[in-house]
Amino acid sequence: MKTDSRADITIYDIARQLNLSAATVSRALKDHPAINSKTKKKINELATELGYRSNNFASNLRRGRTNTIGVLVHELNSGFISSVLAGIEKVTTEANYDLLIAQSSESAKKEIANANNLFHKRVDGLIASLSFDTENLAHFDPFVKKGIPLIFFDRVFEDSEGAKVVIDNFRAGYDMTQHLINQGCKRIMHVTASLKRNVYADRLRGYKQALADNSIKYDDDLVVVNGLEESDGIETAQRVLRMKKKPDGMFITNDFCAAVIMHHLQEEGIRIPEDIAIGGFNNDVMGKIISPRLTTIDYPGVQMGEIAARNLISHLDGSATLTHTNKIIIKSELIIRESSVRNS
Amino acid sequence: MKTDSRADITIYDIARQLNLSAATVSRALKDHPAINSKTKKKINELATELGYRSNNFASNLRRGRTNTIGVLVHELNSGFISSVLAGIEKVTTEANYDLLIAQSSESAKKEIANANNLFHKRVDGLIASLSFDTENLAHFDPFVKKGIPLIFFDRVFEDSEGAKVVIDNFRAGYDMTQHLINQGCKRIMHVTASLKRNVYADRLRGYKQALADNSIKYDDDLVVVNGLEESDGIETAQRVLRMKKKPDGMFITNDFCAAVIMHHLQEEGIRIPEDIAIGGFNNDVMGKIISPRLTTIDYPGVQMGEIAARNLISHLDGSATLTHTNKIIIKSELIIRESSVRNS
DNA sequence: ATGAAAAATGTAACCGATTGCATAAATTTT
DNA sequence: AAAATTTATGCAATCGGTTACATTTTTCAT
Repeated sequence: MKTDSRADITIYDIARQLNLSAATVSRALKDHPAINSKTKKKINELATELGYRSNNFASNLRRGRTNTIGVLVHELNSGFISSVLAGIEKVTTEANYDLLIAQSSESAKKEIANANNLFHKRVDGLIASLSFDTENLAHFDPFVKKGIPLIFFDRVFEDSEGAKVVIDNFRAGYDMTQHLINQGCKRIMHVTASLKRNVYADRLRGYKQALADNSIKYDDDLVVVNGLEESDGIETAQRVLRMKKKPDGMFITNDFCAAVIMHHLQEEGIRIPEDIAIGGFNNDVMGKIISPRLTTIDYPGVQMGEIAARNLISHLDGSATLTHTNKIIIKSELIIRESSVRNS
Repeated sequence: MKTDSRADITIYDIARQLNLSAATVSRALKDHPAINSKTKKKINELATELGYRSNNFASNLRRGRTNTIGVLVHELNSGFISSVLAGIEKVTTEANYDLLIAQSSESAKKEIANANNLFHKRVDGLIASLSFDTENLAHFDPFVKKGIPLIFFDRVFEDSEGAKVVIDNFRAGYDMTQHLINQGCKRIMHVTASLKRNVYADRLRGYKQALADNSIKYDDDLVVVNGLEESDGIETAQRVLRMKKKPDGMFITNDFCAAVIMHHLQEEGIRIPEDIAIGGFNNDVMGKIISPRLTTIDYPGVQMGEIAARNLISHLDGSATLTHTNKIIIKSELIIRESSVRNS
């Protein structure tokens, strides 16, 4: 197969044609101040004419940096993660960094493999959100040891190295629960996921606190810790249907799962919000196209991504230092829609 | 900031400690047959002990390959694209390729920028799906000229270089339309996006053909070419509400948009499917949690990704040749749910 | 034991950009 | 006009693996 692909142009080719040294060409292409502007112009023109493209490998090899940032997320297919990525991308592109994106699909095993891979790829920094079942951060040790900056967002470990960008999950959980209580709910079910993750643990704490503040007794049977996939939602809905004394409110920490549950309950004749008022989490687009529309917590993904990326880059540039425990809390907001409002 | 990061271990360090040459170490680490297995063992053990990590840049520089495949998609946040990516990832990971993922957000401009970027990153091959408003494939010329294999999936140009992996959109459009006709629909509205894209143009052709085969006169006013975002759906719904003679069926080429439209029509008292039967496209998870559940076309994303990746890799390995126009058609399937079924 | 074949290891030249240091050319100062 | 600066360019080593080719060591048949 002769794909007669013309060999690549290198700075040596340019140097030869202009009777200059490769060093001069290299400097000219990076706009080094020591190079005469006329020379620069000639070089740049010839470079574009010949279709020169810089060889990153040579450059990275020499400089010992990659200008690449690794992003390790638990799932790509989620509106929240997508918006975080958009925020990260915006900032990193401006600063001329590349992204290497990996997803763990909520599996610690894949997360570890991805972390190793990104480490071997020598990313200059890492932005990560933990999977459901990640037990510890040992797989990030190589980064720490090598002084590669680390930023966690959303799903973080409280006492980890690196900076963290989060929302106040306790507060959000509290607010949602209080809102349901305000609607007259007395038996609020809380459906959530792995309490290993701060996001779920904190929301549960908020839920408990709100109950306590309203003198409602906490009932263990009303807390369901499960996955948040479709099948999990169906399971939970069936469980509710089987309950002798049903809840009158449900706080589900994920919009999609909330929608699944709501749909199944409705199919069995339960009225939302009259019989059961429902609140979700994340402000997924889908929340607006189901009936009734879903009350939820809005979660500023783009902003989170931007902040995480900006933080990391300013650290890479040396213009800032990540202090040992550096935590940034972003505002989240309760969005009230029909799924929870009882106009009594 | 003294992050006292121990310098990286290289094959030279290993060679020195074992009194061998770097060449032997290099070969041992890649399991080259000429190296004595005891030597290999010693080398590998010391390598892990020292925490050796191979420097890809040196390797890529020397070999002139990156072992990286570029993926250029129109949108990350879609169930379909996510599943395609999952399929691609599965195959490429097995074959030890890395992925560089870029999204165009349905903008030709970003698509061009991303294509250039991936070219500069020297991906060994490219898998792409076009944005809404891409007019031509000039930005892929550099790849073609350099003999870098190219595979398009889903959104393709009929007469482009490289292989294509698609579904039979004409057939899918035909089937959906025929199904609606079978339900008694006589005035079927077709809501779709940029006809520059094969996927939409072909579905429209299928729609027209089905009408013709059932002696239903084609009416230009019943075809809406618009975006498929939430706002577009709302717009279309309002347009329907204003129509004097409303359609009795709607074929919308995107599940999310279909859900938005359906929701808005329902809010205005229109009964689905009794007044208007609705069919979507893509088999998004959301189709199952709205009421009524959405009839749709299932679109085998994972499989598409796997096939595209497998094709590309077998070409990169030299074990296959991408013929000039190589098209692979994957089966799609009509999934009938309540949004379109009139049990009359 | 001897030479031939096979197996294992080594030598050294790459790949292409970067950069500290040296040198040359142009400009200014005295 | 010579010396001192300033400005522009070149030299050559370096980053760390890879690989064609050469050399050494081992194995085996005669």
